[in-house]
Amino acid sequence: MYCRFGFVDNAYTIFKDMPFRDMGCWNSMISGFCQNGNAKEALNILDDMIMEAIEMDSVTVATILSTCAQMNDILRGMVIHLFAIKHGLEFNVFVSNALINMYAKFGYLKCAQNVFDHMDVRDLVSWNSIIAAYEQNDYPHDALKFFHLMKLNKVQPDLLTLVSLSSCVAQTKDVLCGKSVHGFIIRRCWITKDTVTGNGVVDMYAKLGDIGSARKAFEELPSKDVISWNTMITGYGQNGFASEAINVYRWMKESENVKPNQGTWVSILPAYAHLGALRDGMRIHGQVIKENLDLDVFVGTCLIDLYGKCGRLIEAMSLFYEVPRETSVPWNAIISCHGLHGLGETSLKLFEDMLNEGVEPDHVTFLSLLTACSHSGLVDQGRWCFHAMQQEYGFKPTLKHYGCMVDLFGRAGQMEIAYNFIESMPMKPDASIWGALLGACRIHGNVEMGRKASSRLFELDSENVGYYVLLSNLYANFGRWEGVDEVRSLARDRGLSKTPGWSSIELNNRIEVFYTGNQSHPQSEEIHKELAILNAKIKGLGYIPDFSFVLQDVEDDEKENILTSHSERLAIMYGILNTPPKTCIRIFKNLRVCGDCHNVTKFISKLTERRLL
DNA sequence: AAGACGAGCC
Repeated sequence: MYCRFGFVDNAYTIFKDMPFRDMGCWNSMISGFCQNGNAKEALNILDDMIMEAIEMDSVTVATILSTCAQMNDILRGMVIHLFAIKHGLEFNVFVSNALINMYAKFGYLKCAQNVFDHMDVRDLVSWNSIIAAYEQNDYPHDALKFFHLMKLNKVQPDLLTLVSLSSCVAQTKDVLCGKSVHGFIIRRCWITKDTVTGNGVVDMYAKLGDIGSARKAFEELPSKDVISWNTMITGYGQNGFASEAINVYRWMKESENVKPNQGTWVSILPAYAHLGALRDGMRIHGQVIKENLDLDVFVGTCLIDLYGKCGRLIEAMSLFYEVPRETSVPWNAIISCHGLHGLGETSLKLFEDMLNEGVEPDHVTFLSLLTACSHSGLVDQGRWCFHAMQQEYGFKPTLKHYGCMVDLFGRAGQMEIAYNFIESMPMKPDASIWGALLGACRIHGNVEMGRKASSRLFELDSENVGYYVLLSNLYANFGRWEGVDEVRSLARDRGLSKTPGWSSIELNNRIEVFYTGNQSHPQSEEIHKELAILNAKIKGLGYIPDFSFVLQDVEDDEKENILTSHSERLAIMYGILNTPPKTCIRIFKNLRVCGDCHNVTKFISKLTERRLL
């Protein structure tokens, strides 16, 4: 009874004073410790039990197996499995189920499957366990196969089955299937009964990219726990709605019966990093230190990413050296943020350190390295990485890796090589691959190759406006306005409109977002007026507007107007008007900064003696 | 007797 209410210590005091203990006592003491997350104590009790020469029964074995799973103790788990075989307990339903769960947690799917195959009686837990085993190891199709087998065997699914199922559906990206899973749950009224199931539905919709349905399911949850909130925040973040994620977090803070936890920090920090909200992120950092979570690998990696993305590489580095770095993840973060800021050499150096410390790189490590190389023009080093990942580490390159390579060659101006590289790919190139080539054509002004790339692109992904914009930009650079018109009307016919560019700036603890040509800001008039004055001043310093970045066929003075109202300039001027002289201004944006703005920024920086980041 | 959410790259 004490165990059930979480008073394990009380239970233990009584237990110790008992003159005679039957099997039930031992077992409930062990499982008591285990369920309260105190696996070590549970194993100590087991040792006492062995000391008193009492044999484990099936319940003990099952409990200990789940303890081993919790503690990642593979060796002990296998010893217990041997013990179970020796004592004929292997095919006991409890023991078999526990074995399946344990092996699944270690990723030993073959062992789990083997246990499952040899059971002669299978209960609901057995089916749930084998389904979860495949689902959690990223084999959703196999998991679904067992779900169908389960139905054929006339076993009725329960809440847990559906939780696994919703995760499978999310992994297979099967939107229709998602609706059936949701429908099934609604028919059984499980949403009202159990928060876990509802959370699963919210997460499923978010992972399917249907953030509207996710939000709806979230709002309809009869009770929201901390995981419901974390799921919703992450869902927005991963679908690119960082400010929505922040809004949900604010809403969460207003609700009284929920307290943010480590998972909350891990969901909100990437949203701040995405917007470059350094100060907001730093506030979380402070909170995290108070809670002693700053050395947690998950939180630590998010902080490294935050500081790194915001250009604070020194802070990112010192954090990096404080968090445990036995896994590739924090390494990937620190490698990629150096790459992001054009410090490819440092990224490569860090990779070397990683290998020297005996940390195994994964496919993300190579993605980070390849992007680092392509941003720094390190073509040979990029080739080397691509080669090493296959030859030395046995990774099969994914489409993303191929995309990085195309980007690497393309940015370096090696268009033919990039094209031939695509042609030699063992899989069908997707839109992102041709998109990378088209992007490079835009940079290097290669119209012919650009046409080739875009014709393939429009076949593959006729919905993505970005590609139409790129091609029309390419034509515009060469003054081929008929080409521009053609692309524009093509996009219009398909009902597409352009993603608006935005820039953000943080001021007085608020994030202010500006859109191109934005007139709705309260200070808008002043901003435009000051920008015109500033424009005149920097011309005096030798600035010449580069109209090749204007993509409309209009007169030159109109072109200049268009350039002057780019979102980053509005944000910069807002910053100049509202901060003391010479303070550093930090701008964040969603699209790449245009070449003319980049140039202007340098002049403004000189003129106002401010650092612009 | 088991179980939900959450990072890094794009």
